[in-house]
Amino acid sequence: MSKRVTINDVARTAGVSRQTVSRALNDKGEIDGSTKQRVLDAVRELGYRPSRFARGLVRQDTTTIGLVIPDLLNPFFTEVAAGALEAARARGWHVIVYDTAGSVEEERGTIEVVVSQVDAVVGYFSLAESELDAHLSGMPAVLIGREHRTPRFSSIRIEGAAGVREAVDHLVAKGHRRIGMLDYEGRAEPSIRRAWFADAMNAHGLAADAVGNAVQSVDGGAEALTDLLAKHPDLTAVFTFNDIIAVGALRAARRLGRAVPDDLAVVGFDGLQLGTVVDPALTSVALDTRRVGALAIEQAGRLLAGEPQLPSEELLVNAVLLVREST
Amino acid sequence: MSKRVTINDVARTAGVSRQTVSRALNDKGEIDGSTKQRVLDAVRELGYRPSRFARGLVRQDTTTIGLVIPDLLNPFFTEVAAGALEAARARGWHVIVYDTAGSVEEERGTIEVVVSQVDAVVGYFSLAESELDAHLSGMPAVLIGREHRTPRFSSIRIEGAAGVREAVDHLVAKGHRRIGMLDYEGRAEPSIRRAWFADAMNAHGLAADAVGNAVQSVDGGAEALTDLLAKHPDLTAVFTFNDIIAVGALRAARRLGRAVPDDLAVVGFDGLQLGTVVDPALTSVALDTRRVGALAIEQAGRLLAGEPQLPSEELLVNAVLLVREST
DNA sequence: TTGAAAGCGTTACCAT
DNA sequence: ATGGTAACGCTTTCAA
Repeated sequence: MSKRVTINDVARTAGVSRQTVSRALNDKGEIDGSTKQRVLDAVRELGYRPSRFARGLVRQDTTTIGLVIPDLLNPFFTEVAAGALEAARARGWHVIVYDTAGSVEEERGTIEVVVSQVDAVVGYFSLAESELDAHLSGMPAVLIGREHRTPRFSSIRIEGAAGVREAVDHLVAKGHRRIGMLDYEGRAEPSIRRAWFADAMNAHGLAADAVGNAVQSVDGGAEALTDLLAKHPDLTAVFTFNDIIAVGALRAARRLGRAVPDDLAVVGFDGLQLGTVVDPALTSVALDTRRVGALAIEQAGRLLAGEPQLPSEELLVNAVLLVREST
Repeated sequence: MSKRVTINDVARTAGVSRQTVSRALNDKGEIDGSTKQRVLDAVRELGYRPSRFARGLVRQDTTTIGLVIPDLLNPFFTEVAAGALEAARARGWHVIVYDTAGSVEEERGTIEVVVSQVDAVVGYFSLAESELDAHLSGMPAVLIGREHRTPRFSSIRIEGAAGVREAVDHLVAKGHRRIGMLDYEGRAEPSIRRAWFADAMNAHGLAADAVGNAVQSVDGGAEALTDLLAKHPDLTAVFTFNDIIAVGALRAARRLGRAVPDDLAVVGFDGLQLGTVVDPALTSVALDTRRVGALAIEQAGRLLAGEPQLPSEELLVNAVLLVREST
């Protein structure tokens, strides 16, 4: 392993002082054209690259954000990540991506490591705020898709009540009365999305009694719909926890000989691009996923700068009904 | 913007020297239990986090890799990225992700910035090696999916000739004789995949004369298949440049009333998970995308360490036929 | 077990 | 236009 080329080496071969090298490299004025060229030649010749550490130490201006997501292969998180990357790039910031593989253990390890590598964290965490706080050592943190309890944290919330209401209205207007739901079975309690669904149904005097659980995958969705339909053959529509599950439901419906949307309408949640790939394209209660990522970055920036935080109502991403072909 | 809490502040409040703080934080032995506790308390109280720059400057051990991809929303790149992240994590390295949005301009900007932020780059580049070299200042770089000409670079190659041959064999065995292809129209020349296809066809004494071009999107694939079928209604099978285009072809086939696989067989390339989401699931000449990412990281590591590079034949990822339902 | 001093590679500031 | 000196915040000797 060859020794690092430093600014001193460049200075020596160019026959100038290191300050001059610095000037040449950073386009500070006050430098003779020929001197500059000589320095640049030496730089190229030696293959010199400034140490980001030394540079970061003296000019406190490089910002790096840690983006923590459970699974980069899940298109939902990918879309959010894309939004975050874009927003960060616009500010000239860097994003280190950490994939926790949906494991609490990996999440712990990530938190441990992230503290010493970035200026702020943003992302999806499953740990309790107390534990996060203990390991984050005061680092600015923005939780996505989850309410924060301690003022120490900040969060981007997803508001879907109105969107789900829209979806149910839409289904009812199409004549559906028996509408089921495929919830996410990962957590112990029913999801908030299920509550939104129940409220919307009740508003129409309809019962939200046909609810199944699905694991977070296409196969999970397919399986869950098959079960649900076996128990409730009279359903003419289903609302699902998210688009991944909905895509599975679409497949199961086809296997069961139920034409979508005629024999069974399907509504997802998230509004992923994935929904446009399937046939029929998926109607969904859509989130601006890009905005979710962008907001998280924006908020992290304010935290970092000590600026006033965005007002609570701006930290909210509203889901709206996106009608495509499955209803 | 409050001033940074430094190790000196901690030392002062804990009533020790900063070396002792360093010891307490880095679990170096030779420190009294109570002293350590006192330091840790001070750290928590002040919310102290060591500067990664200062630390990186003295211990030269944090490695950060830049991952450059054209589009994080394209599942192919996402899968490669996931593989790279996983491999990097296994080594305790960090990955900064740069999305160049498929634009040469953004790519230039990225290169410019990446030099001063990471220890090595890995990814998909469209710039010429000469230009890359000029801006990379000797930084180790691994090109993915593209052959390198200059020994200064390293590359992970995709070998699909055998896989495509398998695919055509498979189709022929199923009785297909008129097989078309949907190539990628982004570049000026026909793709190498098209050459693989032509070779495989010729080996069976078949003509590879029905070839259309598609832009890299689902819609693009749909449109292109429609056109191709209009020109060559006798085709009973199509091979596509990649899975994205194939998924579009699947949709177009359905719209045209061509049942897949009975009236039209479809074979993609890449073997993305996306292919399992559509119905029928896509047969594809599959790549181990995870391995592509992992190899790139591995190779970058060797370059960084000055170790002997992987032999050329290991820098190769072979595509193999993955038969699902669309054939 | 603890502390003092040196140095990591760079830029900012002040001379010249 | 160029160079000298002092930071930046931390860890690593080496002494005590």
